[in-house]
Amino acid sequence: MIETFETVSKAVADPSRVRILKLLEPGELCVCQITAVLGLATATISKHLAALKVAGLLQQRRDGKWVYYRLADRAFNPYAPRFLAMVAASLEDDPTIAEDRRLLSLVDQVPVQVLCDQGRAALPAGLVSDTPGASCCEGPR
Amino acid sequence: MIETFETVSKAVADPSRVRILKLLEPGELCVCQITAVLGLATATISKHLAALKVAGLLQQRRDGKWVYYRLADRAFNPYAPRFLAMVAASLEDDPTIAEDRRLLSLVDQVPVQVLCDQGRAALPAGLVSDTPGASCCEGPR
DNA sequence: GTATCATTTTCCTGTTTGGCTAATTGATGA
DNA sequence: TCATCAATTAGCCAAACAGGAAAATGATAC
Repeated sequence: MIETFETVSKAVADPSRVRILKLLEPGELCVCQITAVLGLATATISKHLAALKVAGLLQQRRDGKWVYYRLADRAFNPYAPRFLAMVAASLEDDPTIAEDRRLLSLVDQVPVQVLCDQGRAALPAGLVSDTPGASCCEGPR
Repeated sequence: MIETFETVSKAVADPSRVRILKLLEPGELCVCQITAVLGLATATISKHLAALKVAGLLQQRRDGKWVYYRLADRAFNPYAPRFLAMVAASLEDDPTIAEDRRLLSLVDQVPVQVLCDQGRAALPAGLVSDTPGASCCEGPR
């Protein structure tokens, strides 16, 4: 149905959400890891994750205090796999995505414990620019 | 780049624009034909067409007083073909799309001349519901 | 139980967007 | 040259949306 298609396409039609999808390609991440990379408020990330989940693009798993998200493998939205494949095939050479991946490699070195406590401050100084949102959010949207 | 991706995905993330894309799959149509099928104001359609064109999804051709639009075959936006393919592979069984196609078959019987003059009134009575926008636009957006 | 803490939800703000009508554009044809 | 007419642009409004701060959840650990 066209509403179902609309839900997924709207979910994908936002740069922050696309960045999240690209970030999750290698495997699952908890909310505070995603937050550290994207540099947005936790509440904002949480809302984006909810939108992606409703669209059938993500699945959720709780482990103790942390909630892990991953790309959906089982699709209740028939269009979700197509969109996931398209995103996976896109933006491989995008600078914002590259920077997100670089940050992720730093984030991966820090125990979740510490990361949730300190956020970006837990990352080695000098390797993280202060401006949140990396290079994606300049100028008018 | 992620902005380019965003432009296309936003263009696709609207039901009226998806309906236009599906409508153009068989071949080009002029603005007043599209308007007659969708049942929206001409200005609205024109704006949608502009958005799709900017996204690299459509191309334009002028013939006398009429402007014909068709799916883009030459892509200045690298993501456009992927999205077009995805849309083409989707919604084949959607009732709104089916109704649009039925209306299109009626529209195709009427000379563009007459159609631009009279709009939906040029179509055989009884085969067109009064409610514009078919079944796509119910409820809150 | 109770405090802690990651995540979610609620509420607010400024911006974007889809729709309309009215005005403008630009090509046609008398 | 001027009237006509399809299409576009401008201007407006209400709804939707991305973002943040603050309150609410809900699981853990003491």
